[in-house]
Amino acid sequence: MGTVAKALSLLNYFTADRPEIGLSELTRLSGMNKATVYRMMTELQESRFVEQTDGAKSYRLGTAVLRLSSLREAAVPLRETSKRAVRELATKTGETAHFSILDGAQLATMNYAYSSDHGTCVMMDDAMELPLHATSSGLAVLAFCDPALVDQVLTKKLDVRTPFTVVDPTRLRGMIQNTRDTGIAEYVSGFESDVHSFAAPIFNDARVAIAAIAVAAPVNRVSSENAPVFRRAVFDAAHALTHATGGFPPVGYDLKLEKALV
Amino acid sequence: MGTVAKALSLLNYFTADRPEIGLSELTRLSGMNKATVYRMMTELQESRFVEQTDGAKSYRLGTAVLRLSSLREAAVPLRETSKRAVRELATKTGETAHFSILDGAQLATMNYAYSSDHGTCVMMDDAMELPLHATSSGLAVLAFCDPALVDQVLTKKLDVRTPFTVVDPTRLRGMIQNTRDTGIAEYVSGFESDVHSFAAPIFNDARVAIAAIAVAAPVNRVSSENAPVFRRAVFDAAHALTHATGGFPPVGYDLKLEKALV
DNA sequence: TACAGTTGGTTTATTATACGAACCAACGGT
DNA sequence: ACCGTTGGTTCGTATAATAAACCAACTGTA
Repeated sequence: MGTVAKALSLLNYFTADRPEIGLSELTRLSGMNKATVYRMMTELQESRFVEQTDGAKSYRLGTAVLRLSSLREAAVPLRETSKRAVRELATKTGETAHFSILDGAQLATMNYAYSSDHGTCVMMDDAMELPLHATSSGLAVLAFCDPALVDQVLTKKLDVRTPFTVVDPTRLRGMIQNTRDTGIAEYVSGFESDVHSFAAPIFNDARVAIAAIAVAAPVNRVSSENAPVFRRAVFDAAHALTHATGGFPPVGYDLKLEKALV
Repeated sequence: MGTVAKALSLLNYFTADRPEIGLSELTRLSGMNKATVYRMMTELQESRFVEQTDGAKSYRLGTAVLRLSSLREAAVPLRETSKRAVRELATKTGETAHFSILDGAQLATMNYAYSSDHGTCVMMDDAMELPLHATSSGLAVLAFCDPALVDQVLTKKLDVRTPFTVVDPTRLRGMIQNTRDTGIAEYVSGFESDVHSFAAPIFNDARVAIAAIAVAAPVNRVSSENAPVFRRAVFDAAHALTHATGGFPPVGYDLKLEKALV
């Protein structure tokens, strides 16, 4: 790993829970030399990727990322388009909906929407990172992405989030194959307890999955009666998003789904 | 400039007009060695700051910037809050409104809104970069930011955008002082010909200007009659935004404005 | 067919630059 | 007065970035 990649990896320690990080803390987190971290953060600061909150000397993400993401959004619109789709999906299903994009070997939540139909609903965090092996969105992407990513994910040690998180590669491969067959992923309590989620993949112009849209409901609100409604709604949303962003599903995908969802 | 900053500076060559760049082109633009550019882009690709569009080998901004900007937005909300304010301002004034944030020695447009009240309106580009010396937004920020930034901007050679762009440091200092006195910036045809714009600064918690919200109208639609309406609308929007984002205006700022805008 | 000018990508010795241990000074608690 | 923090600095050393030159493939054109 070169200097640039190492410096950029420092940015990964910023999360929604830890939006500001001090020098010593960052040194500890990264395991690098303090002087090295300091030098890198200084450079990142010059480039405005981070900024120092005056008073406290801790770092937080800077303004450069805003400009770059605007540009990315101008080149590859996704955030805006998906936002509408997510809101519609939440309204239609009466449950929490969210959209996440593949970023390395994880999914980055881009946006989500709640419904006020019920007194309770599944809660989300801003910019949440979703593991591929523990979420329906993850299964949806794994089922239709580059096979190399599947191997990469399954050969690593997988985090256990709940007693129901599947970490056995063989079982996961089965679930991925099942998702590939049905076109829609489901996961019960894999990431958060008592949550049943449905997800479908969004494809790029090379017919590869790059993102997923999902609905998450409390387990006790999902029945054999309304599950088909959730599946249908998720599929329709994903289908519309794929087309709205200039992508194409794999050959036969839509047809198979249309038949299965009748 | 260290390696990291040099590598990150490559990202600045991506613009709304040039969303994808090939290796040779980027080498030419940056003036660096081709092998160096290649290695840096490879590292940026590893970190997912850029990605290669398959088929063509050209680079475009990657998914990492999306995740980081979501995090920044979670830590320092600005984009979402300002979007609403801009839309309201456009509706209220019947003219194009936009919000831009200070990024280095330039303003990065974060969002804008058109009004359909008239057959024509001032057009904006996504992620447009606005020079501080040629726009009302720039004057608004310069009038209430760190004085060091003013010096930095005024000592550089300033770009001429139109025959009306002011590049004389002395005259600019006068305009900045004038903005400081009135609290609201105005500029006629400094950036685009035949455009009259009004802008007011948004302050952070240290009472320093970090952004601006503005209205831009065709010169012939601005009269001594409606100009006060524009000023009032821009001030109200900026005031609301400053407070919505947890900032504070300089002591006496609001009072002075309230009096001037009666 | 040959040529000139592209493109993205690779190799090489050289040397500039990033590195890390150890060191400050300042602050906070006990 | 002490210990454990914090952010930041120093300096000799060795690693990692550098640039020129070189590929191979492709494009237009003559």
